[in-house]
Amino acid sequence: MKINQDIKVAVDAVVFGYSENTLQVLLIKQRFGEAKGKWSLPGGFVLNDESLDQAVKREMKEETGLRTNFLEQLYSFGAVNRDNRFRVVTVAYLGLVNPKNYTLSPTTDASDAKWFPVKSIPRLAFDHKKIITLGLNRLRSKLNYQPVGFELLRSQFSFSELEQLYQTILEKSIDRRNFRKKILSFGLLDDTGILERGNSGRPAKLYSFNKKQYKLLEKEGYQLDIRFV
Amino acid sequence: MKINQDIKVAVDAVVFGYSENTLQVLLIKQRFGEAKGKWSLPGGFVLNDESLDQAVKREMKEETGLRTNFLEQLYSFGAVNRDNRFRVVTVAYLGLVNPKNYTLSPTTDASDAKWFPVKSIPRLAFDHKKIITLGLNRLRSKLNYQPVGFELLRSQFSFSELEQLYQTILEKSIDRRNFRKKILSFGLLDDTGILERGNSGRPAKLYSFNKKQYKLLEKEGYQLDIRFV
DNA sequence: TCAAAAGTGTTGGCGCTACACCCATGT
DNA sequence: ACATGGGTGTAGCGCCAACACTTTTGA
Repeated sequence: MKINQDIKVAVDAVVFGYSENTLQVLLIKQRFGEAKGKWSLPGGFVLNDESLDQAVKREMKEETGLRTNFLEQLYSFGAVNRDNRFRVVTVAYLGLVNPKNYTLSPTTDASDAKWFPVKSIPRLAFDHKKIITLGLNRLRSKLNYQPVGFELLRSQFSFSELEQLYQTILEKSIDRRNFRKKILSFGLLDDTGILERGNSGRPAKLYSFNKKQYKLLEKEGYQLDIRFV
Repeated sequence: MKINQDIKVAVDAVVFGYSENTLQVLLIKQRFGEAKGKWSLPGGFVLNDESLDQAVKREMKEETGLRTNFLEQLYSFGAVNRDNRFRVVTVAYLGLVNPKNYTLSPTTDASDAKWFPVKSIPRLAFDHKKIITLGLNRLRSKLNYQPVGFELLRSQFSFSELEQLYQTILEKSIDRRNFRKKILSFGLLDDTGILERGNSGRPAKLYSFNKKQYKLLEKEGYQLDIRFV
């Protein structure tokens, strides 16, 4: 049976990072191709002998120099005219990362790689804007049923930082007392006993995620069910 | 830029149906190719000028004769050795349908199409077993946060049928009184005023889904949060 | 001593679980 | 009249939203 199909398979990654109280997306500037000079999501064509997962990781590494711990499939896009050179089906991934853990170092196809606040994303190549929107929605939902902070925060963090993270992503205000109670009730956090001095105001206790419980809840899910004020 | 990629793109559909108090999956028997004579999911290669969504619908129609109202993307599978003729990336879909609304009529590539209880699925081609498992998990989760019954039940149904549906899919027992209260509290059902006579026992009131509320809740989601007995 | 941010407790009400008996029909 | 399945009510309890002041530090 001869299959006369002429479709290319690509992967793209929507990688969110959180720094300076802002949610950011990682974009690269295309060095080649139709979208040359335009900003777009990191990603590229899948090689014949690598899986989809391997392909995203490789492309991320090549184009931005970073490697995320959290990376899961988001959605596949296959409209006929996504790319007007030829037909491309892309499998989009969602990644989360703490930008401070990496220095961006674009190599191969990308002439530049940069974090952009989600509030000010430039015009993007292809349908990448749509992909980011979907990724953002997914991230927002995830906050409600899975622990997510681990990938976005530094390894030790104050409760205020966690709270800020949620408020920033969800664009809502949270009651500090109730939020704290809920999070603590999941046994997700370990008190490190360390106080962070140096800022103004009362020093904050630093917490870390309890890895075991985190993994468990990641698998089982929970209902955070935050009520906003 | 020349891309030396040799990967085919396919779509596959995990279609669940519910009849005789049993959850069923739709399978076809391959007429051609490596998997000839084996049972597998309906699906096939995407044409150059059709979107992924169009492709699944077309393949379903061709191979089984049916058309589902509910059909959403499930996951994409791209392991290197899924198919040992050549590399195939498949975008899997999840479909729901009431088997009684359709007569199966395989045409083109399929020599047969048949419903199988999920409890007794034969050996399948490729990684299709894995895809079904994922689909089943997704269906189970969906029951908890989205109205789903509409596609699986006849247009008018008794409360017991709805309850049975949930119990069958989740493989759990539910308290009838509390279940009824929860479902009713969403305003999802309209009492048709019709009683179904003819069976033994007291006749059952028939309900239908309130389409407007159904659509709304499908979009917004809810927390059903069933407690089992 | 003031400004800034972190930390903390209680109450009232609502919602949910748990639970078992009566009802309408066919035979 | 009995078998079969359908339909219904409530009380008590646990949980959670709502809510504002105190503590610790640096300057």
